[in-house]
Amino acid sequence: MTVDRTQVLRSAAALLSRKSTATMDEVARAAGIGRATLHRHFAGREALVRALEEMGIQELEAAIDAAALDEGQADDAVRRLVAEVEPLGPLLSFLVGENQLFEGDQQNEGWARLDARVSRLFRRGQEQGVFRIDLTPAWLTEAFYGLVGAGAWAVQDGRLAAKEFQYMIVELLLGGARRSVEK
Amino acid sequence: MTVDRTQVLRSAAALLSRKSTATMDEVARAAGIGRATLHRHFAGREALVRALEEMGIQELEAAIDAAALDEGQADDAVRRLVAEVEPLGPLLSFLVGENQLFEGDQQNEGWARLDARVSRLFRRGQEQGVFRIDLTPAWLTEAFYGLVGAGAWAVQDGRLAAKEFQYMIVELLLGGARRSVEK
DNA sequence: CCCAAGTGAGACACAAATGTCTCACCTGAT
DNA sequence: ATCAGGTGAGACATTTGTGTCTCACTTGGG
Repeated sequence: MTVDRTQVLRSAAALLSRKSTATMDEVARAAGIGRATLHRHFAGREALVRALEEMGIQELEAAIDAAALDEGQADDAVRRLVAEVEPLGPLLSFLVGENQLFEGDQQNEGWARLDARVSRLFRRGQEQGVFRIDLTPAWLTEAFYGLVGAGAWAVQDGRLAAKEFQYMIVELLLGGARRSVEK
Repeated sequence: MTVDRTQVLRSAAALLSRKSTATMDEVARAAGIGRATLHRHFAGREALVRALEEMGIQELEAAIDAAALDEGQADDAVRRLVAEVEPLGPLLSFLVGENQLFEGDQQNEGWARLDARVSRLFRRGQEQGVFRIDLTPAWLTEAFYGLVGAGAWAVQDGRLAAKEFQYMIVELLLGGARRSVEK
């Protein structure tokens, strides 16, 4: 009976990531609830987006925690991170796309902290000699988000099997397309 | 005096890729023209987006032609493709993000053709033994778009120098982050 | 069985964006 | 200098989305 707030947010993210101009009514329909009910839980579109950001930050934070980025080989940590991040795919692909000038200091701070943690992982990998040093940690972080977003979309549109998500992303991110041998 | 249609479309793409809910008025301001003038050139928001898609398809087609994907080593062709595609970054990052259910058969067909050409390049690379065969051409194509989008975005926000765009994308796409040695 | 909480559907007023029009202005060509 | 084409600014009606409210219905607990 009672609406599952999290489930509403997830379906909203899935819809908005593909059609960011979707109406509140469309968001409600996509969640299988009425517009009035959607409004009871989120004061307006802005509040909805805020809630999505908040949830995204929290869940990504949790995923990063679970991945234990500071432990073991950096590449193994990346594998764990991608695995943990998979369920957040649609949400993250929406949030990265919705960069709209972060005026909110609060959210901005949250993202900065997450970026720093991911970035630190790549830097650690470089210091360990596991990752190349000609690709900056900042860029690897961007690329990580980009690939996760691309993967989430591809899964959503049926162009990629969900169970391949992790493998495809990790392998491309770590090893690249080239078959090779040596560099 | 006369408005440069292409320049308007480019600035619109740059704005809309970051704030997809931007008003027609905001789009006009971003292009440095009046709302009425914007309206004289594009009947409405839908027409504007259509025009963006059309331009994106045409320019990507041209970029693919210029890159001569069928010639030489597949990895060199990828390098050429990324180089040609660089100026289209913001436009492409908008278009991939605005996946909104392609009802238009016309546009859909255009994208399918482009996807096929890029995909064919990756398949050729696999057949040449240059690319890994465990990453599907379809996924490599998705990843290509994703990385170009991420790169365009990072450049736009000043997190990546424009002159590094090509190198960072190509190197990650082809070689991956791992420092490596052998696989 | 009854009640309370939560919900969907719809009505409604309000706010915002859109599409159209007019008019004064500027600019480049004649 | 004049003129025609194109433009920016603003006014305006229309459309669209938003936010609020009511009411009947369903569901789960007492």
